[in-house]
This record gives sequence, structure tokens and C-alpha cells, in this order.
Amino acid sequence: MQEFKQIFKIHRFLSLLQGFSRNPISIKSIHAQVIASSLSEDEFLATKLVRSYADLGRLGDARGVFDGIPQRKVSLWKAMMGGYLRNGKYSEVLELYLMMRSSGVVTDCCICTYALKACISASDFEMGKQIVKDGVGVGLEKDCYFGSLMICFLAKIGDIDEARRVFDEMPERDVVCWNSMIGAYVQVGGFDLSFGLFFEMLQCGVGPSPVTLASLIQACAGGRLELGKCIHGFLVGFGMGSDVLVLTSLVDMYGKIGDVGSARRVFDLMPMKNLVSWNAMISVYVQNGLVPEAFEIFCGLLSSSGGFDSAIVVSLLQGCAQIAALGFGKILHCCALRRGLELNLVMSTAIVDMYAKCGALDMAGSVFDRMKERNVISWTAMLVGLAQNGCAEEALELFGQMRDQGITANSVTLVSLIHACAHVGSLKKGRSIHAYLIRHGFMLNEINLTALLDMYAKCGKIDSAERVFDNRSISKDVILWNAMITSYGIHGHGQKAISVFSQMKEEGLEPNETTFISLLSACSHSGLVEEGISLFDAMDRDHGIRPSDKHYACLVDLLGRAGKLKEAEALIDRMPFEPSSSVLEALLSGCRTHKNIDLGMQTADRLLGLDARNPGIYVMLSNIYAEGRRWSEVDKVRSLMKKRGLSKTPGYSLIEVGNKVHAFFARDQSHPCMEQINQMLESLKTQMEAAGYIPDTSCALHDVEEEVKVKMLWGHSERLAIAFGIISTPAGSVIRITKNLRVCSDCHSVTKYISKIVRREIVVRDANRFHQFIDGNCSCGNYW
DNA sequence: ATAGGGTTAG
Repeated sequence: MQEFKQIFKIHRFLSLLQGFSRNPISIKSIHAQVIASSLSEDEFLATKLVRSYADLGRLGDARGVFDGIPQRKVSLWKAMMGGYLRNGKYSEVLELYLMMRSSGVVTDCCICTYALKACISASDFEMGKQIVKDGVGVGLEKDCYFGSLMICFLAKIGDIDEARRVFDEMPERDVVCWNSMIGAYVQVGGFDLSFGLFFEMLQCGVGPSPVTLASLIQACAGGRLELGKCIHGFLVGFGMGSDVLVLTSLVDMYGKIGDVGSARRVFDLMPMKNLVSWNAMISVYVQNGLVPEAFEIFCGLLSSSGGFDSAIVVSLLQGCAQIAALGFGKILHCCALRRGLELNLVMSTAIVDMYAKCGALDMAGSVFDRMKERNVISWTAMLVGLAQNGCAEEALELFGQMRDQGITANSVTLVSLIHACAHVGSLKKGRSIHAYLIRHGFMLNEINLTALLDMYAKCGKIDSAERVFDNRSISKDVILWNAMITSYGIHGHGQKAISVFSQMKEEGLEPNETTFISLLSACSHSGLVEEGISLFDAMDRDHGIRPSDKHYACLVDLLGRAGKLKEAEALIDRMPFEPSSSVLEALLSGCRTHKNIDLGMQTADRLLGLDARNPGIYVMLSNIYAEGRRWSEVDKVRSLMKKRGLSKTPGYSLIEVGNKVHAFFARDQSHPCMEQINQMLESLKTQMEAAGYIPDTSCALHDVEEEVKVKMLWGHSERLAIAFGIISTPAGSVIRITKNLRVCSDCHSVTKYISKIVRREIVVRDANRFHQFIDGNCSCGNYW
């Protein structure tokens, strides 16, 4: 009788749990009653409770119930692991899997499937291999479910042959097996193989499911627009003309190919849309650089149904990152906070990336610090943020922390570090990362090679950059070619830049906007006026690229630098649109170099009317007014700068000595070796004066006495860095300096003297280009 | 189905 009562109670609770599974408060109270009825160790009820709690996302409560059962049957393990899996808690799934294995409970197919799914989602390949081994040990590779998942996993780790073997040896194949193998081929880029298998499948009499077509459409997104359109046409024939999954894949495919219009047409004609479809359309716009349109779709979603999910927020965050829309980004962050999604791994990574790309490093850092869980991607997002905002030292330091926490870098991480090394001119660290790439067998693709080439060039090693470029094992894309052109440009090898451009055309590559920016600036630095003009003319005529204001700025710079100020002025008058501040700035710079005070001040007056955000412009403005002795304008510029919330960028120089990049600011006396540095500077000064050096005080920006001006010149950061280089590196070795601003003409002549006095090659990278000082001469030929 | 990487004037 007693027993019967218990069973009755259990059934009542089970049906209660069934009925109230959507309501957390009811579940709690049912749970309480279960405990009160001394039924808390009942296996059935516990399993049901775990499932109910997990479905509500209350994994802690679920785990409490789970832990309260000493003798667990497979169904309970299944409920708990399934709960973790559906909530994205992959490491917990795997933890339970290991616990279960060591406690000797016999696993079944479902358990192994859950565990392998977790490995795939969390990209935990080592664990995945272990689970595959366990599964194969009990013959699960012949099972449709586990076998299909194995195929996916093997494709993910790149072992496509093994995946095919598993597929071939399956005794029975349902549509899911076929889909997995087709999907596997799509993943490794086996376009023809995936279609071949599709036709084989039809011949075997297995009809495609929406997943099949979605995979094939995804395969077409790699660039087979025509075939994609064909499939689009055949959809109705397969009875999937209105399937949400298939149509969403089509939207995605058109977007990846860049046909935004078709994507939008498919989207608009979808009879049913789910959140994934809305998100697909939003990310089509984001990925094609049409961020405002993405937000428009989002507004459409809000007014049509009102709901959205975290994936949509993530896509919009990407959009904000792209256009540096900090305001919108903050709103989305709040949105995530309100929904308790800030700590979600993908979401928080997207938030970190958004803040970093908007230049809000403090915000990025604080979100990053709060993250409970971080993977390579989140670390990389933070590293990229630091690297791109000029905090290369911090990036390298963070990389150390990342390694201390046992996170293994991948090629994306390394590329961002190479970028950071390029920024601060850290040749040693850059080289060591190059070695790391090779040692760990990373594929040297276009992206890695571009980063390396750029790093070597920016660290002054143009020969190493050339060697990277000469790698014949890969097909070079336009960005890699551009990087080589840029490198020659900043090293003052204009002719070589042009000949690389010819080679590039011979190999059938189409130049883009950036190519011409690099080319024109290369011509500018080498004084190749005729060549620059003819390249500019060829842009639209031969390549259909309309010159943008950046191109005009380059050409004005080219003419101005060569002293052809009249021509530069005429070019600006001929421009088809209003000159931007950068175009006028280029003209102003030419005026300053060639001491054309009148045109300079005229240009300065025009510039003042524009709301320029670059502090460098104001510095140059006040310079030109100072040279024209218009002191009231000098004051005006200073106050205008303040009013617009801008301040002069402090000049600094960097030098890598030992394992450290040392930074010197102007008049900086904080370096531990300062006493020796000052002694060295004194001695150099004396020797230079004996050799005929006379300071050029027009470089000192203030209206002060001559003597004070000279003193200020000797505080310029590059002199401090060079002096430190002389005392801390072996005699005769090259001294490499990186400076954030342009070198002033006095520092330029001082460095020439120093190179002769100490018999050292001194390589200075300033904001624009390289100067290689040898025996009293500079590679720029005083033209910079 | 959703997160991270290479070139760009002064």
C-alpha cells in the first residue's frame, strides 16, 4: 500500500512537471514538494527535474538535483549533458563525459553523440579524437547518428579521406548521413565532390532534405554564382520553394558573393521568416559594408515582431565595429546587459571587438576582464584591439599572459602580433613570430605573408620583405602586391614600386583603390612627377577606378613636394568635388616645404573653415602663420584646437634594444640611462659644431628666444633614442629608430652628422617613410 | 547561424 502511494505521488509530480515546464517558479515549488515527500532520490523525478531546469537555463539548479543522486543511470547523465549542450556549456558536457567514463558507467550512443557535438562546437579537437576512439571501440561508427557526427568532426579537423571511409563503410545511410558527407566536402572546399555526391544520392533514391540544399547553396557561396542561381531556380521542383532554411541560405549566398540586391529580393519574398533569416539579411548588409541598411532591417524586425536574439545583436555589433559607431555600439552593449547576455562568450567577444575597433580600449579592456570564459578568439580580439590602436607593447605583454593561461595561439593571433611588431618596429620579436609560424607548421597563406612582408618592410628590412614576396608556392592576391608596392614606396624606391605594378598587371591582377594610393605616394617620395601624373590619369581610363579625395591628396602631395605648387592649386580647382581637409593639408605641406608663405596662409585660411580632426593639421597651420609672423592667427589656431577638443600628438621615438622596445618622448628624462644619454648628446653636439653644424631653429614651434629654441631641438625624441642606441649596442651595428611623427629638418641634418661621427648606419622610420643615414648622407636625398 | 587576422595619403 505504502509503495503504491509513492508511485502515485511520483506520477503526480511527473505530470505536474510536464504541465508547468515553462514556469521557473512552479518548477521550484514542485521541486520543494518532491524533497518534502522524501522523493528527492527518485531517479525518474530527478531526470525530469534536471531536464526542466536545464530547459529554463537554470543549470545550477539542474546540477544540484543531478549531484543529489548517488547511483546515476544513463538517462540521468543524458538529461544533464543534454542540458549543458543546449545551453552552450561545452566544457561542462565534456567534464561529465570524463566523470562518467571513469566511474565505469557504460556509455551509449546518445552520450557519445552529445560529447562529440560539444567537441565540435568548442573546437576541442584533442578531446574529440578521444571520443571518436571511444565510439569506434564500441562499434558506433556504423550508427547513423554517431557516424554522421564523426564525418562532420573529421571534416573539421581536415581528415576528409577518413570521413569518406566512415561514410563508405556505413551499412545503412539515411539522408542525414548523405548530408553530413556533402557538408564535409563543402567545408573543405571540395566543390565538385559535394555536387558529385549529391547526384549519387539522387541515384540511390534518397531525396534531398532542406539541409542538403542549404549545404549545396553554401558551397556556391564560394564564388559559383551561376550554379547558385540554378539551384535557386530548381527549388520549387524539389518542393522547397518556400523552405525557411533553404531561402535563408540563399540570402546568405547572394550576400557572400556580393549580390546584395538578389539577397534582398529573396528575403523580401520569403513567405515565412525566422530570426535566423532576419539575421542573415542583417549580416549580408554588414559584410558588404552597408551598415546603415543593416540597422534599417533591424528596425523592420522590431516593428514587425518585436523580438530579436543574441546572434542579431552580435551582427549589429560587427557593423558598429566596422564603421566605428561607438554610440550605437554602447546601446547594443546595454541591450546585452539587460538580457544578461554580456557574459556569453560570443557576445562578449563581439562587444570587446566593437569597443576596440571604436578606439575605446578602456571599455574593451573592462569587458574583457569581466569575461568568465575566454578562448583564443576572445584573446585575439583584445590583442587586435591593442595592436590596431598603437599599443603594440601591451599587445605583446597580453600575448604572454595568454600563453601563461595555456591558450594556444593560432595564425589569426600571430598575424595580429606581427602587425603589432610592425607598428613599433620590433624586428626581433617579429622575426621570432615568423620562426614560430614555421616551427608550428602554419600554412603561409596570403594573409600571413602580407603581415610578414609588411612587418619586415616597416622594420627597415626591405630585403627580407622581398624574400617573403618571392615565395612562389602561393598565388598572390592584390593585397599582397599592394603591400610590396607600399614597402618600396616608404623605402624611397619609386621605380621599383612602378615595376612591381607592371608585373602585377602582367600576371592578370586588377589593381584597386589602395594600389593607386600606394603607387602615388611611392612616386611622391621619389620625386617621380611625370610617372605619378600618368598613373593618376590611367586610374579611371584603364582600370575604371574614380580617383577619390585620398588619391587627389596624394597627387597634390606629389606636386607640392616637387615644388609645383601652381599645378597643385590648379588640380584642386579642377577636382569634381569639394577638396577635403586632407587635400588642402597636402597643399599646405608643399607650401611649407618650399616656403611659399602667401599660398600657405591662403590655404590655411581655407583649412580653418573645415572641421579637421587631425591635430597635425593645426600644428602645421600654426607653423605657417608663425612663419608669416601672423601671431594673432597662431593664437587663434591654438584656441580653435582646444575648442574642438584636440591636443597635439606628443612625439615619441622607439628603439629595440635587448628584449625590450624603449620609448622616448620629447624632453623625456625618465630613462634609467639618462645620464649617459645626456653625456653622449653633449659630446656629439661638440663634435658636430666643430664640423660646421648650425641649428635650424625654424623647426622649433614656439615664439621664444633663439637659445631656448636650440635647447628644445635637443630635446627631440629621436636624438634621445639615437644617443641611447649608440651607448647600448655594439660599435658598428645598425641603429633602427621608429618615430610616430615626421622628422624635422634639423633632426634630419643632425642625424646625418651623427652617422658620420660614430660611423654607424642609422635607419629612421618616421610617420611617412624611411631615412637611411650612412656616412653623412640620407637615402631620401633630402627630399621628404 | 552568430565572435578574431594582411595592404591605404599627410
